[in-house]
Amino acid sequence: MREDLTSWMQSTKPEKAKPASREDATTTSRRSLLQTIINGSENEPIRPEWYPRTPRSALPGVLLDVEYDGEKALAKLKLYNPSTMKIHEWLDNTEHHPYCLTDYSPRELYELKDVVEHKGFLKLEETTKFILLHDKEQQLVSVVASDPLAIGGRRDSIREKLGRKHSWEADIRYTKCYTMDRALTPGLYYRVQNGNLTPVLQKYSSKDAAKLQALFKADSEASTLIKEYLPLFLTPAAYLPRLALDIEVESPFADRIPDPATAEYPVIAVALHDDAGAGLVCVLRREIDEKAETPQLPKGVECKFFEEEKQLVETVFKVLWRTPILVTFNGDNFDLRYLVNRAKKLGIPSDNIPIRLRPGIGSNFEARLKHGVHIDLYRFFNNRSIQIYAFRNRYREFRLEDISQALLGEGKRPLPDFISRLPAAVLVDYCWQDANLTMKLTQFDNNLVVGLILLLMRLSHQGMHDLTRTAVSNWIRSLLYYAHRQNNYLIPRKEEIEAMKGEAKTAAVIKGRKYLGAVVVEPQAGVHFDVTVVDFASLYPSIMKAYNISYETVRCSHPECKDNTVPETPHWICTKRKGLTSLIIGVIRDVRVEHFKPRSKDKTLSETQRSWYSVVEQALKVFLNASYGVVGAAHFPLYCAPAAESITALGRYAITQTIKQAEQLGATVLYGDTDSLFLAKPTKEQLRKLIDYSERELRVELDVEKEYRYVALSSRKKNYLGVTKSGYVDIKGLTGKKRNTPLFLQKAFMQMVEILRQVRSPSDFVAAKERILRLAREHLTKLERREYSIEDLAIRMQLTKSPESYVKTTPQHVKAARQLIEAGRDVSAGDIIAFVKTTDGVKPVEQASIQDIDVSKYKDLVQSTFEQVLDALGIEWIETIGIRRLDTFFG
DNA sequence: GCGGACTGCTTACCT
DNA sequence: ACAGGTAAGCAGTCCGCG
Repeated sequence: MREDLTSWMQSTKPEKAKPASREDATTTSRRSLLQTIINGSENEPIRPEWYPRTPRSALPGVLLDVEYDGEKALAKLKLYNPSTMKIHEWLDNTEHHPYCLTDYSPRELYELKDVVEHKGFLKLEETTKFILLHDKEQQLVSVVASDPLAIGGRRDSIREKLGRKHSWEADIRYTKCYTMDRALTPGLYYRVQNGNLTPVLQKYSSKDAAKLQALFKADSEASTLIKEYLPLFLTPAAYLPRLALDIEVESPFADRIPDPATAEYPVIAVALHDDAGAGLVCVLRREIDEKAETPQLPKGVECKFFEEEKQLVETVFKVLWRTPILVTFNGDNFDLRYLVNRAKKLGIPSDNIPIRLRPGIGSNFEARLKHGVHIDLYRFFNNRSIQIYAFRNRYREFRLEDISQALLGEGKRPLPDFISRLPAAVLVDYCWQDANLTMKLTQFDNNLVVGLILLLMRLSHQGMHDLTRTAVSNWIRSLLYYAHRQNNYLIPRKEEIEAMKGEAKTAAVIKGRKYLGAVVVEPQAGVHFDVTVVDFASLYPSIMKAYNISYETVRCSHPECKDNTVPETPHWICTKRKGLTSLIIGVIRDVRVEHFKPRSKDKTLSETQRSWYSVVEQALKVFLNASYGVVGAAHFPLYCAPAAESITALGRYAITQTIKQAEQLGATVLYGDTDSLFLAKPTKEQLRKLIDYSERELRVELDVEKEYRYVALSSRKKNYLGVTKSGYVDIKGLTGKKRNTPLFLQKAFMQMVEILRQVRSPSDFVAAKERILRLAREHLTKLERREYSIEDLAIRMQLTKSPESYVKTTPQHVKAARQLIEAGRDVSAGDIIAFVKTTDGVKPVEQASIQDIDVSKYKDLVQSTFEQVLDALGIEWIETIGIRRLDTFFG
């Protein structure tokens, strides 16, 4: 007899009568995915073979993912129809096969028995490609095979038989190859009609389209490109119903997370929560729940007790087989991995498990939903480009707690006890809370995260699974490869670019770096009132665009281009052909700067409109900011050091020329870094002339970025404090703001900042200085009296590698980490170690008491932190100390 | 045997 | 697995010194 989801949902119905216990219950009028899954399963067989089925309907769906079906040896697409809330799978029917290209002629190839008699070999096809590096066409042969492993990935693959020097495009994953050849754009709509896949163009704003096309009407190549990009930028993001999951596992150890590889301990709770506010928490009944209190959950969130763990897991799996988009926080390496391994232990056959695990890089795993798509938010938020450019570094650590606190302004309620000892009522709440926060991270700011993911998928032509798990270099590679294929350009091998273009020719300032970077102007230490900051809008992408920088255009093969030199380098740039990277980055730059960025701030537009412009603008920013970096990254497949150093050389040229011009105009430059200049009380006229000059002579756009009431420049570069005319304080580089500074000192520093924020005129400084000195003395006294808690004194430093691999030196946080290991704690790379300085070396906070503290070390820390600001204000630290000493002397 | 000058390592920041 | 430049603190080494 089969158990039916509906019947057990109904068995918990009475609890629904209870009033909502919490005000943050996110019940909306949106149709619940979870309810649909549960109700829909009524007439469906529970067995997983229910999926996949061929869609007969012509309903359009969002292309979420492109996969490879190993059994059928075909590309498989996952389309999501948001209104039916179902995934439709589609298998390729176009006879597309894996292939690679070679410069051997067909005749030569027939001599190569290893190739033509390879068991995966299918056929040869002659083709012509354009070679950007040589600026000419070339005849090539496409060697077609039955499966991807026949091309590459085995020792006897065709790629190896041809030899690396005679094969091209042989290490592109088949799913990517398929995506490019079919010109698929994940994130856009497709329909299956008569068994065939066709794109479905959605309506988008014709006004936006016209404006964007007008931007490039003078440039035919850019005009062609923008036409192709319009649907990517303008198609509104689909609303994607989704489900969040979190699990809790029993463990006999309070301070050790159960190992998902062995999955030794029972899964005691699983929370599922959808975007419409419906939730279900499955709990295992344990001994401690004898006199069970009923868990208090918000309206729409149900709770079901299970007597058997296996039943619990099977129930969750029933839901997961029908889940189109699953969201977890660290599901790849914990929740889903644990569930799979635990399920095997419980005797659930592999075919009934809706999750497929794949080993990733290092000891990492990737968890795919066999039928839907799984987003692991931990991995997405860990992406440095997302952290820095999309979220402007608002979160600096990667726990669910830190990220929710930073982005939602909401954290978890603290755990009253260790998981295994929690009564069901508390456990259920805790588990649900994590699922709820995970869901909320995809919902805030008008579903910003989902919008970003969809936009990034479209731009990079990658499916949701890979997009959310790979770094920006991978996205850019994918974008550029796609452009090569669309234009019939052969994708060069990395070694070909390096052999033709050579290495970097400039010397970096920092030992171990490859080439010279940006200019940082020596700051004029002191307080300066009425400072205007000007900066170049997207300097490096602008340079790539304006100066035609691309791997094929730098040091091109035409002798007549050699006069078009790059200052301070021996390089020259092509004058005959527009570079591909230059074209693409240029268009993306213009689209962002001229269209999406201004509209994202346009108060005459509705909030919904603005938020969409803002999503696009942020996605474009991510690509732009990394576009120069990848060119200079040795592991990037289109790496080109001469191109990268040409970009920085032209950047230095732009800023130094602008400084010269500013001085000629009679303006004083107080400071500058890479693409910005701090000007002392510039006149409107001076600014206008400077901006005109940059535009005219340097071909880069200079803008007024900020107006400070005053700036306190320390004598150190990359260290300053500025108060804008609107009273907002910018703090850059100062120790007080660093995340490894003890909390007490961060707080003290913020008090100082508050004093400085209120300064409006030079005369206000007299009183401010006095207040700051008093503040500093106050904290020194509190230190002496040991009035801070150990947590407030903790220095929190990241372990960037595993504790054993520090062999050259043993930094303090590593010493503390080793003490933790000694005490049986599990410590690994990426962890943040909290330690205090004691009179006897360092100690982890967990092991230290306030009496151990080395007060003088902390006083030094206070001194250096305050000094960074005080020296800008012209105050000697001795004054501070001196007065304190007099105080104690007389007092 | 010890302190100062120095270099190198590590982390966190800026653009 | 985007780049280079800067600051800070500490670890480790070398040198000089009746």
